Amino acid sequence: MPHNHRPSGPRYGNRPTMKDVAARAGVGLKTVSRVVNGEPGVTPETEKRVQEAIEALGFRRNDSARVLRKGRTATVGLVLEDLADPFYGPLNRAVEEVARAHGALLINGSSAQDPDRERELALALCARRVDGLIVIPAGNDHRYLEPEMRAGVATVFVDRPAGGIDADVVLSDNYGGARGGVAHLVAGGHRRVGFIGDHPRIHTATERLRGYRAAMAEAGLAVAESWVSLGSTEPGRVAAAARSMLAGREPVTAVFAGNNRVTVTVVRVLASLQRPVALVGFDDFELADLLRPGVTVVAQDPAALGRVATDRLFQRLSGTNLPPTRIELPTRLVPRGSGELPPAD
Amino acid sequence: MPHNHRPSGPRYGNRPTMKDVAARAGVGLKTVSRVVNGEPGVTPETEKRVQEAIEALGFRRNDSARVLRKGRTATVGLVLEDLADPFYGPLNRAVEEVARAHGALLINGSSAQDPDRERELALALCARRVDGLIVIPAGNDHRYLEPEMRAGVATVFVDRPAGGIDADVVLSDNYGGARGGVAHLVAGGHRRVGFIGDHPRIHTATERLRGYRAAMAEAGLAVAESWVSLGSTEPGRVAAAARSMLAGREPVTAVFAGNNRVTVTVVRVLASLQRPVALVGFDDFELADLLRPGVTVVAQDPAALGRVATDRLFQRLSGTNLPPTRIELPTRLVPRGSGELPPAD
DNA sequence: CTGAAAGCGCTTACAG
DNA sequence: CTGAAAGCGCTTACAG
Repeated sequence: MPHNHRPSGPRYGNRPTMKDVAARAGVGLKTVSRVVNGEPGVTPETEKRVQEAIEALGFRRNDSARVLRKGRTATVGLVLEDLADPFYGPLNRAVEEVARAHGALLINGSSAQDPDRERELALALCARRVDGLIVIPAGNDHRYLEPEMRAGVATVFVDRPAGGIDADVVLSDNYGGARGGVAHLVAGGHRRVGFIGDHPRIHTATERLRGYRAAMAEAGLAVAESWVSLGSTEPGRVAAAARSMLAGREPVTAVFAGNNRVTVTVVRVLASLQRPVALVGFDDFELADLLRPGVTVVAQDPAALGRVATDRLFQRLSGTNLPPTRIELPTRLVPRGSGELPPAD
Repeated sequence: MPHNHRPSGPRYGNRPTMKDVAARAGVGLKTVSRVVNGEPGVTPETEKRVQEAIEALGFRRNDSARVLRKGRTATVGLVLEDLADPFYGPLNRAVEEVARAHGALLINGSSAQDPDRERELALALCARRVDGLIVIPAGNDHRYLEPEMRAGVATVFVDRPAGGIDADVVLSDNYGGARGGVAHLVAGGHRRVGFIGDHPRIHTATERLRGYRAAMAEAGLAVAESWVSLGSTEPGRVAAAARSMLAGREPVTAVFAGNNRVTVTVVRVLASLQRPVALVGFDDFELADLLRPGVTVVAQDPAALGRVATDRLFQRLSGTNLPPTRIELPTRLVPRGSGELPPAD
């Protein structure tokens, strides 16, 4: 004997379902489904009756149920560092636009640079069965995503490669960009150039440092270790590092800033100085051209990173079975004044 | 006779389900459910068997199915103007953090200031059955959301009130902020103050204009209509408007900029000028203090807007049945130099 | 402590 | 052109 059940769950507020629409229109469930989905094979007359019932009841298809049956959620997940960071705004928007072109919505969230939070968020997105996942890594070990990827979650990493697994990655030419930026300072006559960058566990930080060292070496310039400082991008830390390499017996005459947060802090420090110090920063930022002097930067294209990564994601979703690829986008040196200041020697 | 069906759908790649885990562990479906959800009433021994099966199969609960049965998706939808606009970054992040504290994920998207796209996106989110919706209006008519709200979608508007319906709204004191900013310029000796704002169909634009007019009137100053310009925030339009009111027989000696995009363009125009012109902008922005002169602004707190709105949303979701409320957050005048320049007369 | 049955709201695969 | 049945992968409401 079946139990004498009665519907009890919240039923999403108290929404009408296709069943309700069918009852009101006096048709079968499948006919409602046809009308709702614009499938052919319904008399104009029947369709009208169904449409009226839909209007009268305020029916809206529950995509959450649809998804369960169809097996694809038409949703893309994006894990980035911080939704509030202006660097990720254009990337975020680019991912949205490509997803939208494919009829997909975007669920995103911040890792806050915390590997555990990255993992937690990425796995929550997998539990929601996003079709694809775009991850800007906070951690260095992404083996936790292996089962998900094997189960069919298309995954593309952006800005930094995945750790411990082989996966698509889209990033900027960090090494080449930094090398070019430092070479630009050297070409301007600087022989003592400082480098202030992000924490060494972050891939982009070490790549840019590598570019710095390469440019110095190629110019036959020695690097005093007091000119190099990696660590948190917290303003206090960066300001102290800048002041330290600008003081002493062999002060730097130019600074290469490893990312936009560092650059901004260095600009503040330099503004408080007597002598002019040259500056080139990695990453462009709004108003860089309005400062005096304008800030010379090695610009990435964050929107392109997002666009290329999401294109790749949908390629994977459509069944392309290429080996994991590393796509590197070029950077661009934008001279605006600060990088063209001569050494104050 | 039942049809001889065979599972055929994509089954989310080829993921194991609770049924698979149950079979492997030799237990019932419900026992797996208990273990997965940490419910009591399972022998340590049984639990271990289930855990092993979970590991072996790489099982991850399908929250998408769970949601269908539970009736709540633990998802919040956010419709804003542009994910790439730095103004919305902190708001976006604040919404995320509050949602996260309630165990909910965030689906967001850009309206691109297009009312149709706002509607399309908001309704797509409703179809996904987000528990709540936060909308920064692009359009002026939100009656399309009435059935959804009646059906139980908690909805809070931010930055601008909803059109045509009665709903919660959280916004800044646009009128008071603008009035205070203009009064500040007047107190500095200015008698001819210009106003450049966003399109008049945008609520914040007209409110700020109202504040401007009030401050001028209170100072007994007449407003020449050539000093007022509302329209797109596209740089070309704004620059032309600025140049126009700075030329002529009765040029303004100060400009009040209606939002951050306008402010930035005005700064560029003023930088190309011979004489100093005072400027106060609505909205704070990064590096405003680093420009010369620093840019005086009427600052909103975008993160607070997001936080207060999302708190309200979850209050609604927990059953509070208060009438729709308008919550107005104060603004703050931040003097940095540009607003303290005396008239060049 | 454990599990079989029914159901969440749709779509799929059929049959008429 | 139309619709009844089964099923997507879970949870609910029971019974043992």
